[in-house]
Amino acid sequence: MGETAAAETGTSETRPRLMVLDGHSMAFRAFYALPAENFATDTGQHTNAVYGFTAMLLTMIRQQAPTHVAVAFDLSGPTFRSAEYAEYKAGRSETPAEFAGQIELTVKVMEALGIPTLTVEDYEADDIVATLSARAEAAGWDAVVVSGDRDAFQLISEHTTVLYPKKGVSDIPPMDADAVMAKYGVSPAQYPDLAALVGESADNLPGVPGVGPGFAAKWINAYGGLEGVLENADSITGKKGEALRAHLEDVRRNRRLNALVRDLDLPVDLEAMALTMPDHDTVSELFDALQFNRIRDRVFEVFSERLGADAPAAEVEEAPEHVVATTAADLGGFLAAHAGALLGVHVVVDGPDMLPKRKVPVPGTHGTPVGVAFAADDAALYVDLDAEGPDAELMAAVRDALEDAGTAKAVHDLKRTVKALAAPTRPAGLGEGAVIGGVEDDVLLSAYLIQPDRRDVDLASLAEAHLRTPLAAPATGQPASAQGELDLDGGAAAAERVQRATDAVRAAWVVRRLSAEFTPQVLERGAQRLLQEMEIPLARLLARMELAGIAVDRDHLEALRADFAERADAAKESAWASVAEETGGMEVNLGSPKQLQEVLFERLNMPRTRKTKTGFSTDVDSLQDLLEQTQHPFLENLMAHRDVTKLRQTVEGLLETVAPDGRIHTTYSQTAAATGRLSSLHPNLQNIPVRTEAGRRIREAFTAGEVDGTEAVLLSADYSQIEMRIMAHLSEDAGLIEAFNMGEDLHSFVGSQVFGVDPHEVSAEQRSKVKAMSYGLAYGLSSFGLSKQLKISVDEARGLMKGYFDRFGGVRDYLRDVVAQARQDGFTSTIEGRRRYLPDLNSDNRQLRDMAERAALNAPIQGSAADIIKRAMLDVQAGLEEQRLRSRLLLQVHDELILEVPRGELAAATALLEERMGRAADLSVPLDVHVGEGRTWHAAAH
DNA sequence: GAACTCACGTA
DNA sequence: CGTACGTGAGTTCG
Repeated sequence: MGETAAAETGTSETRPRLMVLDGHSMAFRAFYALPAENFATDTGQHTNAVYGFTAMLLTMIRQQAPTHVAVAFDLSGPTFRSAEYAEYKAGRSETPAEFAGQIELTVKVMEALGIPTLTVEDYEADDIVATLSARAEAAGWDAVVVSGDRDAFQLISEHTTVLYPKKGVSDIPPMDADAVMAKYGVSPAQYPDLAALVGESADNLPGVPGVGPGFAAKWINAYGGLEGVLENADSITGKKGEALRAHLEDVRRNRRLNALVRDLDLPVDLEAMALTMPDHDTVSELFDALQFNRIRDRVFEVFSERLGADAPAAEVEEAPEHVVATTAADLGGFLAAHAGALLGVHVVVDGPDMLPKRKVPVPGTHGTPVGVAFAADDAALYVDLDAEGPDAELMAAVRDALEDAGTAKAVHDLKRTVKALAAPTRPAGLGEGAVIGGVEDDVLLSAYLIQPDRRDVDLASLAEAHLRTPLAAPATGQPASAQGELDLDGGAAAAERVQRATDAVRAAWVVRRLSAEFTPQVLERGAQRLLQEMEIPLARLLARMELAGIAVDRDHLEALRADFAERADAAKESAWASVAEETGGMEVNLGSPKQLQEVLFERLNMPRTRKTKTGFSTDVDSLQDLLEQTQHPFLENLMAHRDVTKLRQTVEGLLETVAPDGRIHTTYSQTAAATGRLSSLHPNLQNIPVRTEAGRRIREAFTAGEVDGTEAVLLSADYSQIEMRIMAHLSEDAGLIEAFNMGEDLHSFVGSQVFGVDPHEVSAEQRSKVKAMSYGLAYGLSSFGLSKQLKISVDEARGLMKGYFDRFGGVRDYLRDVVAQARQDGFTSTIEGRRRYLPDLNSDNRQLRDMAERAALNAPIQGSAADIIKRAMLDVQAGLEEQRLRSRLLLQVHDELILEVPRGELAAATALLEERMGRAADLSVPLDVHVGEGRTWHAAAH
């Protein structure tokens, strides 16, 4: 067997947990993170530091869940440190004027929140923090120190974590012993030794010239600490040794000064720091004075969450102890011992990294598998895929275990896992890449089927919500230098590996627990078939589609960008020129609704449009109205600018996501849309323009690439009027069913019925009115909404709807019944039994109830269409495999599939699409499929 | 800096 | 006062 990992015994949540903040350093961080000019009261008092500190504190309370909180502040006078060393903290640039008074206000906020603040003469806030964390430890508590001063690292221990801001006050990751070791190469206890050698410019403590953290860490580890380094100063050769000998006294002084005082005589009791519910009036009064509005509610939210009786604190349950497999036999033994059991499997995927400054992944990266954890009921095993010199036999065994359909598995996010295992960056030992077989549950997908409108489906959120346990495993806390290693990088890396294994095992265990929790609910909702025969297989197919991506013509996109940019500039100049007189030549930002309102309604005195939350609307409908009323050329220029700017942004966004292989790899979200639809992101390829000529030019940039080295074409296959056909099927309306069976143009036929004329005599205007109404009905459109859209009177709209319902009474009955049924059941259902729960149908709030009613109308229709195309995708893929075609699915756009097809397979693929898409559902009307081919997406869809 | 609002592209 | 989404720019928070 392999090495047994020392499984850290988890801390029970019943331990009190003190959070203590260095108020001065954190307020200062907040001050620089937020622009002072945007935060001031009417009296001119700046509040950016106060606000930032308060917001940060609330976030930390929520995140760290302390039972007790205190904040320490510095006093302005001398300290024992400045007494010993007059230059201590000298040379600091003067505090900005905007900071004045903000510490005092922060103290007042703390008072209002009932959080004790502490100061001690002659000492600094850090010493108070150190004393309190030491006392907490002595009392058997956990401590969390929040400080912007690195000296706080010396306080880290098994029960004390330090939160040190990386950037601003929003990114404050916890630092434990491993993190300090990884970053500095020394243990937390030795961090002050290192700091003494390196010096701390912020405190005006010069270190040894030329000695940085790297050398300092090396010396400390070589001589067992600073004392050792100083004693052996004579044996250190070279310039750095010389420099060290010349600065021994400085180093000793630094070390004396950076040692935090842990035994201050503080006349306070830890118990007095217990979080209590703040007094509403006190907080309100102070926040009124500070003109803090939005954050006020958050105070009570966060405190209720922490103190609420109905929110029992999460318990840290233990994952079983695990072994780290080092041989194929380790893995084989584990699998044999748990044959037949459902295993939680977690493949640790590293990345993909995000593009700097942007929240999109680096194009063409799909994540790299670095480890695999298997968790059974009472045992677990981890395999490091990232180890140096991987055991070929072990890797083959991992691949076999993952593939083996006989090993029942539960995972979280199968698609991401499949992608990583197949991505080019996979470990070489996996060969062609591993497929993962025997997946009986993906808890991401089962959570979605159980509650499709839930927002957070990541593993940590699911663990928190359903198991009431955190995902993050307790830190292993064992110093990597335990064996006295000198290889710092190796030591830190080893510590990281141990942590990664522990985390992975816990994830696998959580997945298994979640699966046990969800499986009965999936059964109870009748969603098992959807899960196992639709969503899980679809995850595999989507993984392939994402890996494939779609080829784009970069030159074409570049040309479009240049063209659109030029036209945007021209439209901007014209717009400015057309209002130069009224604005005095001001360069209005046409993208700013606020500035537009100023121009339109103040300078040009145009009639006010629809109200929005912040003023008056400048959307295209409003601008169109204004144009009809005023004929002002500014409006035309503005709308032209809007159009072309939108196109330019779309093109620029696409260019940013082209991968090195010349293709765009979107990511589908299988759990984003509450109706069952997919969504597409990074980039969104489901909203590429198509309605305007200029927009269609963008679709010309999506091209057929090569399949296995042979030239291909794109096939586009779409359903015609799928939602109306579903409406016909669900409503069983004889007229509508007839309309589809007639083979006439749908909207002309419906128009002929509504207006009582022959289908061929239906005017274009009548047809478009009927078309708008038909689609609107599936969205819960009102006569008011219809009148707005068609620019007709409400009476006329009402008449249209009456005419429609007179002829298509089944539709009216269906729409009425579907809401009534949903109100009774609490959910709607699609043809495949996909449910959407709508508790708001019984809300007292009229607006919420109306919204839920419209959702209830739409969900069965939109959701059934989603069922049908998902079924079709799986059937098409199965057909491609049966016929051994090399054609491949690339994109899905709700009712359209895009495939890349070698020319020789054109006929076969076309026939396959028509056949499989056409019989993806058995409705009382036919499913009409239209297939087109072309070199580009635009051409194929025509 | 993060969170919100507005506007707008698709089915 | 029409469903379902994702993205980008501007603005606000106070």
